[in-house]
Amino acid sequence: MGRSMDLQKRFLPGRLKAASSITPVGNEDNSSSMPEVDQPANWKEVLDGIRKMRSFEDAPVDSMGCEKAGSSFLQRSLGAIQRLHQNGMLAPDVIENVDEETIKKLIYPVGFYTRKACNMKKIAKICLKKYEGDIPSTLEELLLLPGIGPKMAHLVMNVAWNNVQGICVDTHVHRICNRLRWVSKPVTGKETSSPEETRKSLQLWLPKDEWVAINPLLVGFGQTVCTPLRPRCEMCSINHLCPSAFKETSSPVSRTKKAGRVKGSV
DNA sequence: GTCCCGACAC
DNA sequence: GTGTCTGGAC
Repeated sequence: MGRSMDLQKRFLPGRLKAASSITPVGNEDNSSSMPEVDQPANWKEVLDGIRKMRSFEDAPVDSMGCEKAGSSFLQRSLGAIQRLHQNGMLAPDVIENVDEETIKKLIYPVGFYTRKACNMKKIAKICLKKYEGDIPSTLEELLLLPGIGPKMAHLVMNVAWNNVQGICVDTHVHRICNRLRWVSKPVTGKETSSPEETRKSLQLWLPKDEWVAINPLLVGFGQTVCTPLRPRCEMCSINHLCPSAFKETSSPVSRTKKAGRVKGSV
């Protein structure tokens, strides 16, 4: 139906090109004016270094084990979307009528499938009722959808609407920006404690023309090199610019400190 | 056994 | 801020 076509077109490159004339609204135009706070030293060099590392990674497909590539969260997610697509389930009217168990089975590999299947049905219903089968086009309306938080709302604004309201900060962007000391709490200067805090701090100085690119860049980097548990600092080309390099390489025993654990026996 | 992607209830 | 939802990687 026409409705499903509209929704799918939303994510096609052609549409992005057509929508590229839309001027980003929101803050001032960062490309010409000075940032409100000092930019971290060498931030451009750091970003360039990460870009280079990412381009090496993408070159030969066989440089990365197939098992590993196939088991990544991204691969599983893409697989799930493909299966949804093949079953016509990117259209709200189809999603609304299909059995929830069917959706669960299709998205199973991505995890949290019970709640996601439930939210998919709720969102499909809302999109049909309030948005003529399309998705909301403002940040505020996206955030009202069940299961859609700041990370996903900004991602949709960036990718689907080409209307940059903010940076899409996920756990990788959050972690890496703190390791680089690119973000901090306003008064104390300590590291930020949530992705939302990171987003606000990062937006104070990062030029707006990097706001969209930073997410895929740091996500890829965070999955392969700057991993949450044991970052591969030895193979990182910008370790000489990172204040956290080689400081988290020991066994992650400290993370298991969960309140004493003084259970008498055992 | 421990940690993990993000949203949300508590 | 912390637990919960998930199966899987380590």
